[in-house]
Amino acid sequence: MVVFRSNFLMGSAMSSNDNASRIPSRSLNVSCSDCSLNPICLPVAVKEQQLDELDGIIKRSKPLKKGEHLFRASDGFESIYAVRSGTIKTYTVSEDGEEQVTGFYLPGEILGVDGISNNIHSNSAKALETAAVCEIPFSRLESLSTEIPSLQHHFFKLMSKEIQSDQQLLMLLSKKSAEERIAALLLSISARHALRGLSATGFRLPMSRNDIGNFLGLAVETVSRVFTRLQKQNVLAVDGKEVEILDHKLLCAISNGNADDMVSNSA
Amino acid sequence: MVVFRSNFLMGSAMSSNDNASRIPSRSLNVSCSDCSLNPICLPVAVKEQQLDELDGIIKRSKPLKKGEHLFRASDGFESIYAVRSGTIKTYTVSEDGEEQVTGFYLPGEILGVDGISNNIHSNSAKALETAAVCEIPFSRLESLSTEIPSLQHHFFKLMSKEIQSDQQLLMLLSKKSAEERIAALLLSISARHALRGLSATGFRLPMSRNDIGNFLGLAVETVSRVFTRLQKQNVLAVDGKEVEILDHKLLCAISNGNADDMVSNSA
DNA sequence: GCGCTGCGTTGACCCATATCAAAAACATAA
DNA sequence: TTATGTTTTTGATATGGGTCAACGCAGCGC
Repeated sequence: MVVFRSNFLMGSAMSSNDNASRIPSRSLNVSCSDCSLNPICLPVAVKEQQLDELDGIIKRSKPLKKGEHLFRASDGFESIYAVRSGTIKTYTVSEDGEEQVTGFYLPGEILGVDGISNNIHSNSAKALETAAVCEIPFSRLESLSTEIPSLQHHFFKLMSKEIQSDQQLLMLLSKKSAEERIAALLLSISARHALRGLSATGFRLPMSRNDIGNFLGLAVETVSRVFTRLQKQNVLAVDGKEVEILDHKLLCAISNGNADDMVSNSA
Repeated sequence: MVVFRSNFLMGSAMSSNDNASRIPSRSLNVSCSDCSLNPICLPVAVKEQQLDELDGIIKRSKPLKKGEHLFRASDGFESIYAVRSGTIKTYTVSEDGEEQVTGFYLPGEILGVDGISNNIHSNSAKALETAAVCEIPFSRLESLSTEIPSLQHHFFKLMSKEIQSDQQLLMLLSKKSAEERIAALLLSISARHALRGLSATGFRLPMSRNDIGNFLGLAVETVSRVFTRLQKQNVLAVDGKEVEILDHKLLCAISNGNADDMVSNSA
């Protein structure tokens, strides 16, 4: 049995025990020190007394409405973003117009680093629901990083993590069955919820079946069929976007391709 | 018609117009300033007078023989590596033991950044042929980066590029046919050869059909069949690992899924 | 209320690619 | 050189998941 790494399959994740939704009242909160996400977001990388410097370069903008873009592929790259609330999906578009969802970003996760290499975003980023983000101008972050080595280190780690999770996804896409892919995605989301102190067993999927299918390289119909199959096996209870994991152990087994365990859910 | 980005599909690439094979005599050359790869390797990021500092932390070790590992997944992470000659493949192994090739690294390209996030390599790296590398202890590189902002910037770019190419590969694996995948890989290798001042049309594939299939999410048999099909269409001439691209334009069309162009190779 | 629109589900059918099997080509060693 | 193992190719067959089509259902504007 395998426990998933924090951000398996994902954009960049850090660890949390709170969620922005607990402070819905002030949508434009004033500083990192106030932010309930600070134990998992950039502030983890800097000492108390340096927090102000980091704080000083961060812009907190108005929330995005569902469907709005944070940036688009081919936009100039200026900033990276930390999700404060809601969920953002990123995707690329190939020459022939096909979309590929590359990640789903939950509160506390950082997106936008794809643009660093040639100063142009290669992904688009779109809000799956009302979402708030903190904008961090990259050039200022870079200069701050030369002053604060731990911040530099944190960034290297962050990007390395992004690479790892893309590679996990590669494995999924090239080697795993539809069931395995979906099981893995659900476990990833579950684990990331747990990190934020939210329920690991019951949650709402912020993305459509279409997005799930696209991300996992499956047709919508297949996604749908797998969900119903997993329900019949009593692994999940699904009601629209609402999901409850009934048999976590079995779900792990399925995601690892241990079809054996699927009959006798012992162990 | 689309021209591929430098390191499309790949590990980390930089630009070159020379190749280590031109200096086969001194296998353990002494400094970056001497190295024929310096216009594409790390030295691009530092000024002349700072080159010594970079040079000072780089270890040049004995060549790897074909099949030898540079590092293995779960090894502690100490260093990143620049390929000096030969080709290195990286791969991960899933819980259930399946291998997934994650990249092929040519001279001038940097590998090993996967280990940064948790100080443990998540990939293994193995020489596909006799290969030489420069080892760069990461912690020393990090401190040097705080002193040389352009080096820090270079590294951010490098990792961002790695993310981009993993994402290109994601698109390939989840959306493209066997033909498209193989066409894309060949074009990637061709472009990277060109960057090094080598022939873009004729080259030797350093990896086995198995590695190609694994990397692209295809069965070996499929890889083989596609090669023969492309030969019959006079797009390629293949002789074992030796490949010649006969119709670059058509190959581009195929890789973009423009089946139209496959009949009339006009345009 | 009604119809419209978009998303999700289900069924029937089909195809690209996997899998299995065997031969052929090539490499390595004695 | 022959013997032995490995890689590649080719053919025959099977299958997972894609595609197409139809329907259900929820939300929304009128």
